[in-house]
Amino acid sequence: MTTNRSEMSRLEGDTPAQRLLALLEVIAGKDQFFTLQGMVEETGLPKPTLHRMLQQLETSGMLQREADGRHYSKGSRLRRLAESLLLNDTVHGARHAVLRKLVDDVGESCNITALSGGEVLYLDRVETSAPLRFYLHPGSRVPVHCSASGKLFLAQMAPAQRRRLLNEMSLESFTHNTLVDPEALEAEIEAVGRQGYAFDDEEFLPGLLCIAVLAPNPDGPSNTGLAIQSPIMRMTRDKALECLPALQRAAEQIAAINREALSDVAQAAAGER
Amino acid sequence: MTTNRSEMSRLEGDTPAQRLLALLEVIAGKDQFFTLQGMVEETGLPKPTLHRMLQQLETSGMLQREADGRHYSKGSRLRRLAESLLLNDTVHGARHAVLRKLVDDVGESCNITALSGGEVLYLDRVETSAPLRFYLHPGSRVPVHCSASGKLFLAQMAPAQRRRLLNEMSLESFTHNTLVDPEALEAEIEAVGRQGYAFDDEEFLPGLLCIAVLAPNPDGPSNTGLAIQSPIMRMTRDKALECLPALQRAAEQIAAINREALSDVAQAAAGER
DNA sequence: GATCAGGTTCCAGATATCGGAACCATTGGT
DNA sequence: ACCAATGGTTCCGATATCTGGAACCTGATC
Repeated sequence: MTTNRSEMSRLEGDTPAQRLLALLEVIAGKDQFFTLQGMVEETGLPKPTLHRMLQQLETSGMLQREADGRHYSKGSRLRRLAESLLLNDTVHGARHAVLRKLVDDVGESCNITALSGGEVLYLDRVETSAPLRFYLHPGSRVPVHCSASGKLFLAQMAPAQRRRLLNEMSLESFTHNTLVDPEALEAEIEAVGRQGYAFDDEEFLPGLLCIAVLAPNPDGPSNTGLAIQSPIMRMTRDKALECLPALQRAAEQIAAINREALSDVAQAAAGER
Repeated sequence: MTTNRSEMSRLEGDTPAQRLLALLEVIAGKDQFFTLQGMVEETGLPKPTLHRMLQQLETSGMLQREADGRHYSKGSRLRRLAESLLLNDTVHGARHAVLRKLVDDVGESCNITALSGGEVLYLDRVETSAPLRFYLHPGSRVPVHCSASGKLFLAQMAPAQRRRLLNEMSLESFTHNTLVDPEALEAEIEAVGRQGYAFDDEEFLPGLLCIAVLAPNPDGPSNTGLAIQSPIMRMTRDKALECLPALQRAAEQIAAINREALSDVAQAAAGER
């Protein structure tokens, strides 16, 4: 069980900071003490590198070492960080509640998306309780041209911007329904922009039908999409359209949450001294 | 009052990695969207530096930006990190020992909880040996409005925060005791805040009575709840109140551990062996 | 006291950061 | 339409950090 790094562990990023974060994630998953050597095997990083990183984390109080000097565990500062992170996230909490309610109403899995780096990013997701479902977890990404919310994001862009983005990316085909012809896509986007909602009719995953809207933002483009996703076994375009009102209602609620969270007044007094 | 960094913000470290961590801590405390400029003022770091850092966090999926491009918020990866951190920090430590001792003292199942995404997350749990008991495992979640520790978390929030959370969250009714009326809940929360402890009197599960306190945190709000849960067969409010001193003592010990008071840790660990 | 499995230190190159200054892009005011 | 002003973004040379192979400790074990 030596260091077969080549394929066993691509767990790192490409800048020191990102590598550090990746390391933190590995550490976060550890329930018990861990050692330098263990980390070397798990991450594939060279020993001195890892040693330095752990040392930094230790002197920051993020980690602590046992008396024997070779076992690390999470430090109090790290815990505090995690607690603070979760404690101050009412925006997410409120959005999540809306999402849950929507799932309850329509009986299918739903998710909140954003445009990030030219791709659609899943921010949050609530699964339906129905047994048959697709598994797509928060944090994963999907191309814009073959997702319902992606097309909405595209539709609200300035034409030049959109063209620039689409030029960069090849319109990869995932299913026989994927729109790979630029003109067909442009026409679809135009229609989507007019309607205010968009479908993804098995354009990304076979058997998956989605309908999406944006959380309306009167002051400009929106970066919050809301989508229903379900297997075609249970869903058709027509049935999806019946869910549209509920979807739009939820989108409006999320927009309200976003609007409120924009008030810039710092209430950061918590961490004063 | 521009960047008077010299004394206003010593919030940074002396190596890039440590500065990044410090930045994360500032971000963790933000409950709403924040901007580059805001961070500049708060941390005293130069704008380009901060810009680069935020950019890295964004491309890592730790943060994300709104459509206007100037408002950041916490990303799903960051949330996952925080949850993973807390969820996997239970078994080995002295906290577990404290929990076990408490269960021993009061004879009922106890658990440690945290707020996450507007819900109460069970971090750790020790079961009583009594044959009749409820089954609730670590990692599961419960709504805030009908759990003892949830009400405590709500009580320590800033009013705006609480409102944001409760507004969108339908106060689902689980039993005839669940507080579904916003005003009744608000009154209860006010009382809970005053008392420093909270009941859940069959508000979530029929037949289940809980009493909870928070692990006190002098520097701000706490994200660690400690609760006793027992079937009403064996428990009443009055009997629960008799356990309150033991509960508070345990909470104080856990706070001490969180604070990294090694002497107490040693003590707690001693009772463990 | 030889061996070994870690942990630690060295150090020269490769790389990322740093931050002042200049550059854009949107406001908002007149 | 024009001109600030505010805030985000990009440049880039100087600098500090990171990198990781190799050598060096250290305490266990036989």
